[in-house]
This record gives sequence, structure tokens and C-alpha cells, in this order.
Amino acid sequence: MTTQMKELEDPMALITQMYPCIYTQVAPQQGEISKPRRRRKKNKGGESGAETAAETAKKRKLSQEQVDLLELNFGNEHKLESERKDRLASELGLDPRQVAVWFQNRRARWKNKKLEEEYSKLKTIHEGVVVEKCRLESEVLKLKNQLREAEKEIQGLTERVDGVSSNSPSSSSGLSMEAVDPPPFLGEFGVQGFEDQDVFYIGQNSYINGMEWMNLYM
DNA sequence: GAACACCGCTATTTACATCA
DNA sequence: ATGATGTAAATAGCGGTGTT
Repeated sequence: MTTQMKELEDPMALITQMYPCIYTQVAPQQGEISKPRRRRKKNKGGESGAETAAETAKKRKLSQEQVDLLELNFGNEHKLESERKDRLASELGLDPRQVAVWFQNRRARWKNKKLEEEYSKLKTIHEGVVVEKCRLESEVLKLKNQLREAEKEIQGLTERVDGVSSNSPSSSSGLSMEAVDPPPFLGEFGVQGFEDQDVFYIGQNSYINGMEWMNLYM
């Protein structure tokens, strides 16, 4: 087995997993038992009917011209009907069987190439997704930190308000925001018109204060 | 439905070319 | 010169399909 084919083992699994509908004919479905192929015996030669080395050598390696014409035909149509096979064979001075074998091998090479292309495409997409995941995770961390800060702010404000109201019961009519720093946690979620108050919008035109929001959503 | 031929596919072998 | 390695051609075995 070549190194290229070894490299394809994982890609195949990956692609099959991601596109089961596309590659069902390529790889066995999950749960499907792939029969172990019976191992082929080596033909050590010397049998009756075996060709001489010279005859075998003569058959080897098609000429560039033959390959060019075969490639041209393959480019037009990957499948080979018997009529076209016979015509090509006579044009090229080859056995129809050789033409069929050439197309068979060419299809296998083409398929391998396609799989490699598909694999590198999926790999690129996967890398992008991983980067995006990292970005979102750090965003989550950042937001959690912001939330923690907001909690502290709310806690501080609550304590100060409690202190003020217990010290001067006459001022129970409302908060005196002059003494309080603007609540930073509203940030980009701040509601127009409520910039100076610790309120959150919870939809349907309802607004609640920070502690209630915390109780609801934390 | 069994037997057969034909075809395509995958895995493997074989022969050759190239390179260190 | 030679062994390792890659590649193309060829083969084996299997399954699917159409025909008789």
C-alpha cells in the first residue's frame, strides 16, 4: 500500500462521517459488515500459457500518443461502453481489454484525487470552525468576567442604598444617583432613557432592576 | 429462480522508472 | 551498481444487473 493510500484512510472516515449520503457507495455504512476479501495468490509464473518476459515487456507502458487519446476520451466520458471501447482499441492498436483496464485504473486515480481534494476542503472548513470556536469561547469568558464585575457593582450599590435608607429614613422616596457612580455593566446593553438606572430589559417592554434580573437568569 | 455473461469496483500483484 | 520507492498496467475476487 502506498503512503498516499495510507493518508486516505482517515480522510475517508472523516468524509464518510460528514457526508454519509454522498459516500455510501465508497465506504460501508455504519453497522454494515465488510467481508474480508479473500487474499489473492501470487502468480509465480512458469505455468502453461504464461507469456515470456519479452512478450510481457512488449505490453508494458502505453505510448504517450495512446495515453493522450485515452485521456481525451476519459475527459469526455468516464464510463466506457463496449462500442466505444472497441473503437478506441482499434484506433490505438490495443486489446479492448487493455482499454477497459486503463479506464478502470484511470477512474480509480480520479476518485482518489477527488477524495484528496474533498479532504483538504473539509480540513480547511474544520480549521475555520476550530478558530471560530476558540473565538466564541474567549468571548464567553470575557462576558462572564463582565458579568462578575456587574454582580460586584450591584452588590456595592445595594449595600450603599441600604446604608443610605437606614441612615435617613426620610429619603425613602427614591435613589439619589448623584452619590453613585454610573452603572458600567449596562455597557452595550444599556437601554435608552435608563442610562442612569440599574435596570435590564427583559422583553415585552418590561424592565427590571439588576438584582431581580440576577435572580431570574443566574 | 438458477445459471450465465458482462461490467465495475477494490485490493493486490507485477513490471518498470527514478532517485539516493 | 543497487536497493528503496513510486507508479502504471494487469489480475483476482466480489457484487450488481440483465438475459435466457
